[in-house]
Amino acid sequence: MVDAATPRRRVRADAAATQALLLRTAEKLFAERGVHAVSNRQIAEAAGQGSNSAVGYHIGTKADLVAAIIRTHAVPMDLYRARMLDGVPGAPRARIACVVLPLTRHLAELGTPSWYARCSAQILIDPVLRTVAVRSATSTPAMSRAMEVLLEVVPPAAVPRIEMIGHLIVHTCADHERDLAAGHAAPGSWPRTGRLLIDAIADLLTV
Amino acid sequence: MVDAATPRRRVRADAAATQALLLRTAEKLFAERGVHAVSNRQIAEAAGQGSNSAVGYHIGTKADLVAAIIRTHAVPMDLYRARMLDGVPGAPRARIACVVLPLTRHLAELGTPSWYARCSAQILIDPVLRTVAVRSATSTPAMSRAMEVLLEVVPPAAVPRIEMIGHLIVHTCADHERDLAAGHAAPGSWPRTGRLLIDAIADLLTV
DNA sequence: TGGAACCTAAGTCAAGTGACTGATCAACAG
DNA sequence: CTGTTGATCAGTCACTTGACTTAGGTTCCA
Repeated sequence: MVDAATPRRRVRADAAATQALLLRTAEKLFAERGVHAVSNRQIAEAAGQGSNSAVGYHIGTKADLVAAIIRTHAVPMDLYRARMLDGVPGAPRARIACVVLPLTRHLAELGTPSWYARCSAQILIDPVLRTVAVRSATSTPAMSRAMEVLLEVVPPAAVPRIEMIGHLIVHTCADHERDLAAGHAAPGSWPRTGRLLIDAIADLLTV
Repeated sequence: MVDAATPRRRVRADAAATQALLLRTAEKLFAERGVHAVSNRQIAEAAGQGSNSAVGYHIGTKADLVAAIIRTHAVPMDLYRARMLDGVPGAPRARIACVVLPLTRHLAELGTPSWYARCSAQILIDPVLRTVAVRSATSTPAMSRAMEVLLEVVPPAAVPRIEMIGHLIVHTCADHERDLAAGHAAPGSWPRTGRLLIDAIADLLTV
């Protein structure tokens, strides 16, 4: 039996690197062609893997792949979100910012072109993958805390609009990412998109 | 040569009915499983067609199929939209209504369950199909006139938010359609969704 | 140094897919 | 009545896909 406390470092590192490469490649292809329009073979091939079953070996099914992509990005966003939530002031805009800025900031850090916004927009639309994604992303501790904190300052009349802000954020970011990739938007404009979203959501939730 | 003015009525009628059946079946399967997750064979089979190439014969490729679905629904919506635009008052809400209500009313007329809202949401997200759909729907005469008329009453500061309202409408309707299909929303609640959207967009566009 | 554990390559296989083909059948014009 | 046209059926074919198997090569502990 292998001692779990002393893992093979080098091998494990190579495997982790290959897995990360496959995830990045998949994300790119998903954003460009659509999640279901890309096969695991195409991902492996685009990632320069000789084997046609590299995705199956390192990750698993397409649902596992999607969950892994979502989780990868959720980790740094949640860290930032948790930091923002500590001692967040009572102003609605500050609480809305805890929902919006972790995403726009993360997308800015990914550089141009990025694919995560378009990729996640597609995943959240898919009838079967949306459940996988929601489980991996929306239900993180920081995200549910952020929604809880936000709800405290939303007037009852605006509660039916809560469902709208998710769509607003995800698809506005996907649009902006597409514009950036096509050269139709200026580099470094993610903060502006973040402010645009915060302003819009603030006007939407304060009836 | 066949006289084009005296077509075979019965045969043509049967073909049109089959085509409509295929379109309805495709719409349902697309909404339930995702556009790319459904093959033309599955559509033909679900529509009770003996041939595996019924879709290819009656409609064409998947892009043609999507365009046909969009066009089918765009016709009645555009008729209603054009009627609403005639003598529309200057109030922003009335002009917003010309964008929102033709869709919610059309969805109400489709009955429960309907699939068009979820289907079009998926189509508009797909990187390749979105261009097909936008050409078939957004660029209808009544729709471009409605957007033109709406822009007249949108303050310059709110112009960057124009892009948001499309996402808001499409995905809110898709959500509501899903809720209706799952029994989580009351039948006959489309008008309420329409009002909810008009109110939200009005608050969004009047800064 | 030897051997176990693991990553990668390469090939195989059944199932499913789009495109194509010819056969069958009903409707209609001449 | 008869030949043509068009809708439907049924089958074929090359290709892709996910899953599986086998072999080769590298790392690292004992």
